[in-house]
Amino acid sequence: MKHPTILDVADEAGVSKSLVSLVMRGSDRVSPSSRKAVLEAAKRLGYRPNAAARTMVRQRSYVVGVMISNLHNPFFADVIDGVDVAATAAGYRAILTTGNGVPQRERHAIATLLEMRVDGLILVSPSGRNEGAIEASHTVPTVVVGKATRVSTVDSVTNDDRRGAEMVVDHLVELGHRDIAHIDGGSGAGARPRRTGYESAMRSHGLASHIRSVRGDFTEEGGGAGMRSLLGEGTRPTAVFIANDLAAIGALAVLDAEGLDVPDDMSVVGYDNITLAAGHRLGLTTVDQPRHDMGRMAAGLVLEKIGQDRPPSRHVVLAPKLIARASSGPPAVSRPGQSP
Amino acid sequence: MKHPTILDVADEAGVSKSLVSLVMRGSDRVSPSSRKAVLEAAKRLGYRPNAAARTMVRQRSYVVGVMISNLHNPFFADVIDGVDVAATAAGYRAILTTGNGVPQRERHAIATLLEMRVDGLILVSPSGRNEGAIEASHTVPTVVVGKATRVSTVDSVTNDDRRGAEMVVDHLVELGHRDIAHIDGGSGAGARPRRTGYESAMRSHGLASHIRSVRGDFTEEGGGAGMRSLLGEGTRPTAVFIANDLAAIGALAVLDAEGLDVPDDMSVVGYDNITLAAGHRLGLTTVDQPRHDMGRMAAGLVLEKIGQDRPPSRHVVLAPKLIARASSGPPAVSRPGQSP
DNA sequence: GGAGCGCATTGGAACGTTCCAACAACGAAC
DNA sequence: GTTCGTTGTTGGAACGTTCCAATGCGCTCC
Repeated sequence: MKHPTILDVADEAGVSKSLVSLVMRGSDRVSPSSRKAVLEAAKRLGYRPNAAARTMVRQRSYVVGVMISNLHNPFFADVIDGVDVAATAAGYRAILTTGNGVPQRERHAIATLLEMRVDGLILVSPSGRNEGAIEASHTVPTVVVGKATRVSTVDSVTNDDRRGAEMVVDHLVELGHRDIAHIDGGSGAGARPRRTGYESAMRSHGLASHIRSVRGDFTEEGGGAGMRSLLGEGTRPTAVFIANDLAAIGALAVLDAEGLDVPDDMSVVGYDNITLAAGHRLGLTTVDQPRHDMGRMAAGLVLEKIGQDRPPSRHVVLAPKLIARASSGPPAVSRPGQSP
Repeated sequence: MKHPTILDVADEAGVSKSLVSLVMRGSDRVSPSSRKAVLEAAKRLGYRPNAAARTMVRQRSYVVGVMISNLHNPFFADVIDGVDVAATAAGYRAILTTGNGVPQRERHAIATLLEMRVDGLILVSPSGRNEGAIEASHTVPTVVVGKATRVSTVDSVTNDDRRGAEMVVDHLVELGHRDIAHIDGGSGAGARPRRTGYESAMRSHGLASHIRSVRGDFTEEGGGAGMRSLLGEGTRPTAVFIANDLAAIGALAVLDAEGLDVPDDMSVVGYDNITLAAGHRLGLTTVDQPRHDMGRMAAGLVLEKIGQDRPPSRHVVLAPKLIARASSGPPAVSRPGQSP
């Protein structure tokens, strides 16, 4: 139950600790016979290098830390996968912590990573204000994914949420909708620009008076609750743009329970293009973000900065892409007094 | 960009490093004035304790490591949440790594945690054989979640997969089905007992000749592929039990694309009761596992073992629960020559 | 007024690595 | 036959903490 150290291996193999260290790091300045002896001794003892000790002396951990706000959103799985692939390719390892969308727990999750002296930090859709990222960025290269930041010490990788939201509204207007509501993402990452995009697109289509946002969040429950409050108040919109797919799925369940048809009674559009949105019995119209690439790019940005002194911050903004599926269609009844 | 150490803080506050250490650990044997001076100095310098150094000298990291086979399955998010809650409550922190269902990457993910000297290891649905767990368990308390193990050095927390599968078959038989197929979970954790349970229940209902298993896995794609191959071969079963909900959702999408109605043309039952299964437009009949509790218990088992010498291994098996929803119903046409 | 006590504070050792300068052994070169 | 270089190997220092035994100091008590 006790871990053997490099010294135990050295004794067992009858060489010095330094030589064991060389072998373990794959040096080629070691004679074949010593190498063999060391490797066999290590195997016999079940030796495993101690990362803490290595981190101390090398002043580098070769680990990138990833804080994911919410593991329940399958959107993040692909981002993480991208990070993992890029980090591994560069000889780094990735470890994750999660704060479950609770700002205070997210801070704790970030602190854990920083105390472990990760060489780079990736924050995936952190909720709340940006202090966590800013503070972290003073000691370690930091990149935020999924949430725009203007901070000069923090990198970011996002899609153009505002533009994506506009595309959704354009799409719905093109289908003939005017009464388009929005269930927002609360304080979630990217929720703000999506709402702003919705509002500005509505205005530019001359639909300012139809702007209607209700509060939601990035979860199924949030989407369901948002839909319920939308249905509770006055006239029912003919279409609704929901801040992300997970919430849209929650909202769809509510519509179904109410016996309303999609898209005939209401068109529904989400955001993220999670695979479940495509697989969902009725395909969900949504906006695609290149998740895997976002993860890869985030890792790339962070790794590039490691060891640099005062690197400039970079902000990558990717283009969103509308994916039209069956959940959006023309409104069932066109209103009287309207051009065809 | 360079991290201040406890010595920097000591200089800044005009005290010794030992005193700074005491303050940082919240000792009460420190005078209020020194405490204040130290805390202020630490804040000024942006001091953050170095976990690697602490781990070295304490010979304990106060971290539990969690390896998740596949982040795409929302099932795991709740397990992790349970782990996180229990670990935090006990003064530990949880960090995660993932192997994305690829055995070799899973081994790497486990190695990363072991090198970091986690005090406990939780493997969530590891795929492949159990060597990873067994090897790890020699140096650190290890528990496997979601996959039964007989190994005497490894704890496990599972639900009774076999029993759950039997309940599914019982349910379908009760509805009047005889031609019940199974799309399995391939080499995924728990796939084997679920298939065994399906087969044994079929036999005990006198339906041995109707046993039909096709290969799938625990992903949407796997479920979809399984369903396609099922539809491709001969007579269509009236019901199908799919190894998990994610795969079931993939299968439902295929059925939908083929224009087949659920449950009229085919009843579909999954496993796991992920929230998306409930929210899915058509509620999915499934088997519930107490995910959050499983995570909590796993953390509990591991934490209890820390510091013990040769603790006995424990295997917790929880009872599954059938959740009947709209995706299962009586077969549309009862066969000729059958009792009503 | 000296002994004894309790309390706040301190320096040194230890944890398991990596890095570096130094060393032994040996053959090549003049 | 001394010098030089190369190759393989080595011990000590350092990394940032915690722990422990020891220290100094002010009080109480007789």
